Amino acid sequence: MSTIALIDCNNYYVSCERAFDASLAGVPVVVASNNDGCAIARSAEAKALGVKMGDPIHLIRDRLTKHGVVVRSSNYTLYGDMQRRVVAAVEEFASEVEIYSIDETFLDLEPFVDRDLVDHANAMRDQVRRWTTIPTCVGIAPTKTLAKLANAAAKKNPLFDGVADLRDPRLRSWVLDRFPAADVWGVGRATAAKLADLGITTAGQIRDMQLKQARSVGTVVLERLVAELQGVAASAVEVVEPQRRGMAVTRSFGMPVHDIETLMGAVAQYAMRAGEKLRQHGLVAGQLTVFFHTNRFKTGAGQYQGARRMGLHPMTSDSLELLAAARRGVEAAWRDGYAYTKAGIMLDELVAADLRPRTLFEGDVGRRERLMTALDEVNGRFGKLTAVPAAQGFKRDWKMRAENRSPAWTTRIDQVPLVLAD
DNA sequence: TCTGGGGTCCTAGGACCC
DNA sequence: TCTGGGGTCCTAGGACCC
Repeated sequence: MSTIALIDCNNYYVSCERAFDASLAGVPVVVASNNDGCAIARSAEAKALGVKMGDPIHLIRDRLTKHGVVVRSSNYTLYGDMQRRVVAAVEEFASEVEIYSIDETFLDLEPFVDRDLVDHANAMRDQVRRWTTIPTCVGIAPTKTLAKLANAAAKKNPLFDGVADLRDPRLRSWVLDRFPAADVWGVGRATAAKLADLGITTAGQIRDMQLKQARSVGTVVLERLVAELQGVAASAVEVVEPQRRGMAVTRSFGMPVHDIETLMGAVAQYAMRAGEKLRQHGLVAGQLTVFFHTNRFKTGAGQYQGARRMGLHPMTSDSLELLAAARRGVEAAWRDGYAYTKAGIMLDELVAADLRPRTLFEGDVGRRERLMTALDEVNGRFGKLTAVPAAQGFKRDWKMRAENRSPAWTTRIDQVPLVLAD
């Protein structure tokens, strides 16, 4: 039986904002999604005020103002950089480390089982705090699903004081019997409803399902979930990143777009960014999808979704090739007379660039590769959007809102916070 | 005026083949 | 009454995650 821990940062985006801004301590803070649309992270104080995950900011604006809630635009550069530091702080406490999401890491604790693992986990949390200021919780259990559940218990139940070790079967059962089925990792709305119809409302009841029944109610996914709750691992801590299957750059607009030129400008920028992302990961794509659509929340308004899938032959990470394909797609799918609010580029059939199938007549790819390298260097050194194709346009009215974005405290030397000594 | 952006995995069903 | 019986491959869409 293995020993797996999940360490999860509390209110991660808010904690990152607080790391460099003392004025946010103790006050309610909300971090908004891109375009300042929804609440996607809330401090404990904001949660206490009833701000829910995904609440549209513009619908709760009055309440936020009334209670003095600070709203920050999301700053993914900061959160990504802080994650590196969290992972670095955690590494010496585990034999294997799997970065699961921007604020969660699975750890293999098998070599440490002779120690008191609660002490071990607390030492790890202290180190993360010292290195990053970020508070965390830890769940320990024999499988990933149980470690996730243990982590949630550590967060919710003050009894655990931030670390829940559920290796003991009796304690584990006690927690599972009180844990809502709908909150189990892998149980979403649809599955929760099906389970409820069968009278299954706790994690303990899911654990007690027959595997065959689980499979017929859900799919092989639910069957594996039941096994994991029974303590039988269906997935291990994986250090190596799996090969990426797809990649996307999509954004809502700050204001509706009505004409094709403006839309092309936005799509051009997304295509350039998509190429940059491919090159950063050393990949090429075989297929590009471009899409754009109207505001689906707006009833009564004309709705249209345009999309085109384009093959990329040869497979490429060349931004200008992506741009050309995307433009053809937009031209083919365009309809006049609608107010478009979002567009995006998706890339599929990703392959490592050095394994890319060669084609005849692909010409002097070396020259274009050097151009792309130069482009990445310029934009890396002087800031994004320093060198852009003219197609991207210079008036960017559509660009998303981010009215309260924190500075690049950790990734731009000119924005590093200063500590002034008396 | 105003509701995010990115991923993964699984299954059903159609197209096509012999 | 009853109208073959497999395969494979691909895609769309659902469900879930953070």
